[in-house]
Amino acid sequence: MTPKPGKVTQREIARIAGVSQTTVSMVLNDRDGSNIRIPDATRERVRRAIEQSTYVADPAARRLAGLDNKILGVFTYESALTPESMDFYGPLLNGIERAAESLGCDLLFFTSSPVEEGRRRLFHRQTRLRLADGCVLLGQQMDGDDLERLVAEDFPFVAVGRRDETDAPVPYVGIDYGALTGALLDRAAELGHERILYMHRDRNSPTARDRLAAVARADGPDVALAVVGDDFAGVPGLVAETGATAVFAEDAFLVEDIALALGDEGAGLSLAALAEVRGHRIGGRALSGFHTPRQQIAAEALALLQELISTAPDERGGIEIQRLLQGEVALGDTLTARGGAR
Amino acid sequence: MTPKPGKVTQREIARIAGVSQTTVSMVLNDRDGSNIRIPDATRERVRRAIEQSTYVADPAARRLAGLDNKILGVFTYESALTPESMDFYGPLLNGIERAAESLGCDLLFFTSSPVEEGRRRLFHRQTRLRLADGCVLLGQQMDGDDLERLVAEDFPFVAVGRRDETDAPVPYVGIDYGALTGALLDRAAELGHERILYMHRDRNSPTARDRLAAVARADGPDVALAVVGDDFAGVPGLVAETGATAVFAEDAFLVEDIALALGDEGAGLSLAALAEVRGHRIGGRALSGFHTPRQQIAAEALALLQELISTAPDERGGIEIQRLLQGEVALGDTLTARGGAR
DNA sequence: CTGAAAGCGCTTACAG
DNA sequence: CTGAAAGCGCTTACAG
Repeated sequence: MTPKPGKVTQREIARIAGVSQTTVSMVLNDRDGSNIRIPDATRERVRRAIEQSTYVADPAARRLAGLDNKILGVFTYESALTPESMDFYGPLLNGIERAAESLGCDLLFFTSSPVEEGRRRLFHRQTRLRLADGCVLLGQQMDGDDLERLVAEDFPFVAVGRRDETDAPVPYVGIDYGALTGALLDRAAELGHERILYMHRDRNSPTARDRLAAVARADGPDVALAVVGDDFAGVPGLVAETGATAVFAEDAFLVEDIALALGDEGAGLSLAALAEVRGHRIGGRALSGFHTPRQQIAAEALALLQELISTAPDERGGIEIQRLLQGEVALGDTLTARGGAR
Repeated sequence: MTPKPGKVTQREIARIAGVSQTTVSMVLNDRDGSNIRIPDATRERVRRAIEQSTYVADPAARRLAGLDNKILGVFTYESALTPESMDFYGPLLNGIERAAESLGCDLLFFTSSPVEEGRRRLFHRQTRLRLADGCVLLGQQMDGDDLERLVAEDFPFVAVGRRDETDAPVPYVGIDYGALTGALLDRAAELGHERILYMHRDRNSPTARDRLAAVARADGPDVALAVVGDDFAGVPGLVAETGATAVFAEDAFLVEDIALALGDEGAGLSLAALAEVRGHRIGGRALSGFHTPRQQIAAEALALLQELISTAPDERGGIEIQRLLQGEVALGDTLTARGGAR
């Protein structure tokens, strides 16, 4: 007469072991302080009862009673697991999975969040956000209101990528794109480039602004800016007009499109992406750009998140919540000395 | 005097709206049956109070009170998000994410499960399994005890891939590798191959057995079997010995290794994988093998899981819980008519 | 050393 | 039509 398959509770264990349910809880959680002292004999009895049953603590009840859940939320502003998004999210997710493994945490992906204007909404009527002890946010652009609210509610979270869309200080772990951009410009200058064309998508994200700001304060080469959309027909003209000997673009895909649009006219022109270039080649040559430590970002983000989770809101002041990691310039083969065919 | 940031409860809403907490719950859940009839005015008052607050239902409490959580578990016997595993898991995870999105469910990845003997354990002291309404299991090999226990506990779950390691009937959605193998052998026969070498890893998984069984009952060509490990030095000898004009292997990676080991001696030899071959090429030619509908498997698995979740255990009898989907033979370029160079 | 009690935030019979 | 009460399974003061 099994009471109900698959639903053993502490009360049941207590009955078997002949103790109170409280004691079972104490044993399970290794509570062993000044005023609670459970003799090994009792402890052992409870342990055996648990082992012989299929007892597992109900995580919902634990959570309700105020304990950590060992569940970390993962919120992505776009679908994370599509083949296209894996290029960007893949290394991050991999790093997150590994970090979660070693922290003993499960990962809750908020795939249910309703999509509005092409992006998911974090807060909605049925959000399971609170089931997680904390949350990692991923995405090129984030919603400032979401971030404000998370801060206001003292909910532990960490954004991946630098954030500046709020007044409130948002915890983040990101890459120092400004520094990388500066370094790449210096390199271009060394190679003799005096006029560079920077093509970007005019996106309103902090990292996009970081690149633009770094480009704007370049003291070596003269950098012309151009916004591109989906049409690359005007690219050759732009290059000619500006007299650029090198074209930089916001990301590797953009460089690929630009190279395609340039065709033979691109021969002799240097190319580089102000972003991760791993695995990208242009006409057989390794694209110049950056190497960004994305696995490390993920690990660092989860470490920070854990810190926030295990610290009371009013004591988080001591934690350095905004962290920029340094990437490195990937020289590649497409940024070469000025003086090619054109 | 905000009571505590980020923790608005139904009681709070009730106070504001001047109703009982029960009524708030009723409104939230649209309970509107024979004996409960809440006037629109009241309903509206509650709605407004909710909208003006930042109320979100505590999922832990809902769950404890017996409601569905809209959380689906995802358990993988190996790490799912590594670059290497993405080849296999990627399309499945993508399909799962999409299905979860359209079902309005969140996804709980059990990354915390302790690893024993290279594989994760589903059941452990702190498993958050029960937080999910149901669970999808992924992995080439699964633990029979895990499956038995899930069945015994009436926990809704679906395995991806055919299962046969238990007496109890395990719900699964898989590919009919037996049929595919038969079809590929027929094709080989049509192309004049009379002696085929099938190289496999001697894995003890249902799909591995399905392939072997189909190979064994081939009535056309004569198929020799060989187990390979990490050493492929003996491959050329084996081919010569058996007089095979075609070599089949368990998966695309294995074919690649074999092709490498054969080198020039492989010229004229037909090659095929008894598995998904998308994206695999051998010496520039598209590898022959199968196309398996992995996105569809994921969708079907989640649909079945939803069915199980929303059906009481004693009424699940009517559900067809074991589903094999048909893939298709990918002709490719490496399975050609007999009579090449050798 | 150990148990009875209150409480976490919700849902759902059960009374008005 | 609406509220007071019990209960989901757990944890943690608080009494013995």
